[in-house]
Amino acid sequence: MSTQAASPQGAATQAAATQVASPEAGPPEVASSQGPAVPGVQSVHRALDLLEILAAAGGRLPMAELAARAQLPTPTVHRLLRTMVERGYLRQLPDRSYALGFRLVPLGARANAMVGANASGVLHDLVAELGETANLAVLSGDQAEYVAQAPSRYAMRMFTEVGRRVDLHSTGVGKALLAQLDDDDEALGIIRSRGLPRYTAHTVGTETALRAELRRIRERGFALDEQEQEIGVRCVAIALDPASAPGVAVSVSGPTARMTDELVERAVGLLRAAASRLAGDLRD
Amino acid sequence: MSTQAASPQGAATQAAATQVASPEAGPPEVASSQGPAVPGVQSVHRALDLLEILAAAGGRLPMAELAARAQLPTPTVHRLLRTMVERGYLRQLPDRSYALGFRLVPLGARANAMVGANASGVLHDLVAELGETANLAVLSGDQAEYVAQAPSRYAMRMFTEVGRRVDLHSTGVGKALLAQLDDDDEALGIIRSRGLPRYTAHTVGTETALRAELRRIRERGFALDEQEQEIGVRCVAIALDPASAPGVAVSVSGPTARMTDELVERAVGLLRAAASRLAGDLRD
DNA sequence: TCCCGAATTTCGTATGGTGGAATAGCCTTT
DNA sequence: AAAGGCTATTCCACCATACGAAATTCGGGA
Repeated sequence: MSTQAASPQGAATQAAATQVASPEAGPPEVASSQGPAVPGVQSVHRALDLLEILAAAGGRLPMAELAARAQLPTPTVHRLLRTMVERGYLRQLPDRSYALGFRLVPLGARANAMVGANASGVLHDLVAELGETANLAVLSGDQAEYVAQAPSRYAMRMFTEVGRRVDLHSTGVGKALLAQLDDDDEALGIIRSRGLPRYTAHTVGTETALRAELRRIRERGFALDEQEQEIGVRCVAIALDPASAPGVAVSVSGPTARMTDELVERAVGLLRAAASRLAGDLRD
Repeated sequence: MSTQAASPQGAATQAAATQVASPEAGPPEVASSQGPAVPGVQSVHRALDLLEILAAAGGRLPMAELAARAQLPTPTVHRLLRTMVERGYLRQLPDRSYALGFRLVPLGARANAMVGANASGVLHDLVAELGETANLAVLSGDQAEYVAQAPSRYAMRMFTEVGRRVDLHSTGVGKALLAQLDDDDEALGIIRSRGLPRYTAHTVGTETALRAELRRIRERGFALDEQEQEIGVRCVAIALDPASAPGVAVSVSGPTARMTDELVERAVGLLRAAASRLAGDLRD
């Protein structure tokens, strides 16, 4: 039996639209973990990959493009797509390209109702108290994805939408999620597939720096994004208790002018409470 | 109880039913002309079944219950569930039961944005013009599922929520969707799995009656629900052009006292326009 | 502590999925 | 119009993959 099934499964998600990785990219087998554990069901992973690729691409792609981005042969992709079209999770447009289907709407609504209802209340409370935009994000492959938000009432505010995906090393929620992982090697493994692109002069740009940053986050119990994603934006984030809600984090972010140290300090306390309320909602 | 445990695994549609594989090779000869040569990918169908069962059950079930409803052995279900948990489409609660995961939220939001944005505008216009609740529904297995709605401003109004599923033979959208299918045999085939339960004295209760009803719908170009689902409720529905959006229908419904023939007549014109606008949005 | 039911893991098997190659459709080009 | 190039779709033989019976572990009650 050849272990040549060395295709980076979940990572194949959105290979495109990213900057060139370092020359040594393409790390099929990492010796550290004994890979052949329980990878899950191949076809299901691939089907989900396709859904995510579509979502990341704005919801519409021709099959060839899907096949290329998923790094799969076209007949395989075609078969998976047909299965999901048949079920209404995808639809095929007149020009034969594929788009997200309607069946996803009620599913998402249902999933949202299980958290979203309370979650948006919690987020709104944060905004009421602090005045700045509050977000709920989840770990999604090698990025973080926003699942709910309450906008600040200031005109000058963060503009994020549900579904937006951001890098883990350069954002508050991302770093909070990374720090939540058991060990740094796991975190770095996830990071490596995308590298550490620098968005601003403050972005954490090396693995060593990231290690130190994660250590600091664990010590003080919250993550800070000091203009690392975008100049002028400061953000505080806390991950929920991983026992009840692994891979979920809340954050508050706003312009540096308003996000004073004093506000950040208040935010930390409120975020702790919010994280605990949210985790409680998710537990049962 | 709102949760109809009695309802069979409506989601586990075809997967389990047609499993009888005869020992001798060769394609299973199908009764109808060109049968589905490609049934799709089994594992993906099963994974989707599980998602739908969970959604139908209110979003939370223990594994044994899922296995029972999907009519699959537990190890198989476990493997599928783990795959989806790993990806964030499901989560496992502390009591080990499974629930819909966060990753569904942005997916649903994205899918919604591709139609919902314009769709809800179109639906609201209908409400503004007619005063009665407008709905958008899609064919979902052997039922219809609401994906968007704009509520009437009257206190006495339909209460439907996104994700609600209704039978095809007893509702306006359902009948419009059935009439949209190529031939009656296909429609009746879908219907047979659930039968023709009578909700009121007006419900279409026989296949013969349904055939006649579908014929009438095709002739006049719209479907009427004359208190067939619920006494006192009248509904007009039109399916979108199947070339651009197969399996999608719009409807307007309200109490018989307000849904006069005159209003229905006006509604038909407006629904035609709405269906055309919606189909246009979905085309590209 | 032991017990019982449910969840999880193991592992040999054959079923279902895979992907190279061939075919059919579509749209642009000349 | 006809030819050309491109993409989607279908076919099919192989074998890797997912399957599921049985064994094992886990957790919660008595």
